[in-house]
Amino acid sequence: MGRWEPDAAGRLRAAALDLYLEHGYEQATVAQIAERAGVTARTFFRHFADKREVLFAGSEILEQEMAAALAASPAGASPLEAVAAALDAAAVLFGDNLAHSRRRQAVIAANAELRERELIKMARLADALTQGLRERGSADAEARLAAEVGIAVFRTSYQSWVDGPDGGDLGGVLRDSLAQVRGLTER
Amino acid sequence: MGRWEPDAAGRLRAAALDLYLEHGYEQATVAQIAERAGVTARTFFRHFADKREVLFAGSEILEQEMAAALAASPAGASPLEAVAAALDAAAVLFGDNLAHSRRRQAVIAANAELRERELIKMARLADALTQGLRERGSADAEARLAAEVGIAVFRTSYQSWVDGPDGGDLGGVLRDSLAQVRGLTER
DNA sequence: GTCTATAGTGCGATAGAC
DNA sequence: GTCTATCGCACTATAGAC
Repeated sequence: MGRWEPDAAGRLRAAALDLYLEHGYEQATVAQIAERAGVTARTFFRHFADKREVLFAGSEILEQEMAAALAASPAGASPLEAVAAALDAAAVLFGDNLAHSRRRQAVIAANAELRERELIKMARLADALTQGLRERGSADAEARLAAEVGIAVFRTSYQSWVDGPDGGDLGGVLRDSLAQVRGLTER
Repeated sequence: MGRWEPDAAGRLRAAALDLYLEHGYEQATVAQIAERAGVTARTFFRHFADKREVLFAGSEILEQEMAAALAASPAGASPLEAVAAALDAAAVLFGDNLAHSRRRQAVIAANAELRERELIKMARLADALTQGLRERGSADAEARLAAEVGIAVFRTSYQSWVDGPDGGDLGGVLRDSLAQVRGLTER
């Protein structure tokens, strides 16, 4: 064991989420978060660019995993099938942590600044999927459309999952929503 | 004729767009915009909450028109058909002003702050459509999904239209994209 | 650290239209 | 007289230059 407890970033994420829920995002201070995590405020800023970022640290991984799953989908798969593979990867990534996702969404929903950050993150994700689809051979407009539809499905499914009952399965909700898009267009 | 030239807000919008294009959004000052429009900076802020908002003043009207078209769609229409009616209304609203839309998008694309504002406006629009679909009887998740898919179509179509050749028809691009969503799901 | 430019706010005054 | 759009000025806050 080292000189410090390991996983300072993880402890900071947990402490931040707790304090944002307890006192509200605006009220909680970085000093409080750092203290609860057993580090100094300086360490907080070595791990996260700002107070908001501590809630969005997983989003680069999500983006990478989804892009990788998209790239790994069979060459014969349609754009939307490739997007479906990316959504499955998202479900694997944090589909087993409903309680945590609920807490996180509660904090984000309560604050305009955080909602904006969430929108930016989603836009980035859409850009990454668009790029990935182009690299698999989709035309520009088709890639953009399939990616944006995929994000639409992700957004609504994630919301439904978080709002839904305990034990809900994110992967299942995602697949149902994707099927529902087909239903929407077929009526 | 009154004491002042009429339509100060319109002149401010035009002046702002010109100056944001000429000097960049950051560099252009409110004082310059106001001067070009023949008013004072104080008057700028009576019409627009901040420097960004002058580019987004039409979005409330867009939201209202789309919501109205959605509400006016036949009771027998499917959610996506109602969304299609809302998209048609959007095309009517600013589909005849490609040159202006191009200038506006060029400014927005060049600045992160403005891109964020655009995301927020789109999210609001999605909320308004979701609400409208619920009022016509859609279940919560279905309304959200149809609205988000509609916004995905709007986003991509608007981009294609702005990037496309002179004389492009926004309404046509929107209808094509909506049909393309069907194509995506049917493969 | 100081200085300057800018964003953005608050409020009273003014010149008309009604 | 009221209402509306504007001006004018004093103000705070902040970011950047120096």
